[in-house]
Amino acid sequence: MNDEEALGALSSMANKTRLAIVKVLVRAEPTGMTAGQIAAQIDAKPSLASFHLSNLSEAGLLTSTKEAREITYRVDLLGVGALVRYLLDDCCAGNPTVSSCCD
Amino acid sequence: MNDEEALGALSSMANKTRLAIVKVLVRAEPTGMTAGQIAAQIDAKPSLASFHLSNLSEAGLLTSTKEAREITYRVDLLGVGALVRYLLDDCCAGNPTVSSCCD
DNA sequence: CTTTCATTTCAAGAGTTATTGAAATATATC
DNA sequence: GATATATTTCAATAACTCTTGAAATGAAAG
Repeated sequence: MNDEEALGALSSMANKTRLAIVKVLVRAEPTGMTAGQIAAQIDAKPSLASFHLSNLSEAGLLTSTKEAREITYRVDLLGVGALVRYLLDDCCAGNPTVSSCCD
Repeated sequence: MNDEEALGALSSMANKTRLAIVKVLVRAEPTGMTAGQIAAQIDAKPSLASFHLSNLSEAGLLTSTKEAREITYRVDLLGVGALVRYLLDDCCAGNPTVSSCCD
């Protein structure tokens, strides 16, 4: 993950609604949830949930699969991991004090 | 770190200029850099650097000490670590796939 | 083939954040 | 004290992001 991708992922997570979506989807692993279930769970209108789901997907933090008229979203666990790794390695140059948070 | 603090830290890092400041300061550890040095290094006007330095400080990502008319900024390594830990533990509930980025 | 359902797309407006240059503050030097 | 230096603060504006509701898309069910 390069700086630009990291900025995209950070910007995406830096929003209350989207952070809530990620949290909900992590806990819905490995099944995922449909757009409608997500919207209901975070108490957002469908169009707003859709806007935020697109944003997270573009940032590489979600994947989706379409089945008939439902779209199931899952968190991209490796995508989130890549962001964490970027913070540890690229941003913080492997600094041991920062990395000690992993212990 | 709670959700609100995490959102503050994520929002702060989710900006090109501020991410550049954090990267520069990590590499200037443990000495730190003055506001002017930081502004020069990231090629920003003093008032703009000051704006972003305040933002990072409020988000708990920097510390500063004033000596005469210079202000030296340092990255708050534990603050950044707390954000990483929030992502691993609170956001991602300790999910092993995400956490494997620490190995 | 019409209706219903799940979802997205779009346009408008509201709200927030970033950038600029000028002025203010505070300290050091002449 | 006057001047220079480091930095912040402020006000204006530009740029971007979020929210809303309405319309569009597309698939299933009657």
